[in-house]
Amino acid sequence: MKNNLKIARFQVNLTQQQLAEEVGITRQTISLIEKGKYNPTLKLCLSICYAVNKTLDEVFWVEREGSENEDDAAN
Amino acid sequence: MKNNLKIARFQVNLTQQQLAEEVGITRQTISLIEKGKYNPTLKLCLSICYAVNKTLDEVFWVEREGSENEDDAAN
DNA sequence: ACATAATGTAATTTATATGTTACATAATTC
DNA sequence: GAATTATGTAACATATAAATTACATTATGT
Repeated sequence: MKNNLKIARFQVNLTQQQLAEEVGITRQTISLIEKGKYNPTLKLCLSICYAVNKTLDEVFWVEREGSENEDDAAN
Repeated sequence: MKNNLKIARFQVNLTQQQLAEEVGITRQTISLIEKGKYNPTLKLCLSICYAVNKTLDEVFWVEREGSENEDDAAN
């Protein structure tokens, strides 16, 4: 469950604590999401996106893993 | 919790049942998500996106409600 | 070295997403 | 108008997101 939250958070210059307060959740939840340790709800993802001024795709999109052919790395 | 899942599902010509099977969840969950009755997890959103061949933004993005000034509609 | 701030993480609890079973309605199709 | 298919929903059970509390580690600053 990789994501770009940490980078996005740095770009708006917020600590985990500050972001958590803006979003209305705890710092621990932010930490766990950044570490990819779990699986936030859509509503939370959206709240986070608003706080870091990015879209869902920018922060949380990941290509499907199981499938083989992507268009960036290998070829 | 509005979204475009129903439209996206029609575009790939799947029933709720078929989509649910592809994603590995129940038809009821698809139904509830389409009706905006709740708040799926990110992993489920991604699985759905893969199944309907769209991105998170295309299916699940909604502008923040509470705030007024965006940069598309008003001015 | 000692504060302090920022972060990682674990245990326990609570809220809620999701599964299961079941029944209802609307639209097809016979 | 009786099957069948697609969908909406409700009650209850289970899995897990998220809160809470707590403690550890890693900067950063003095």
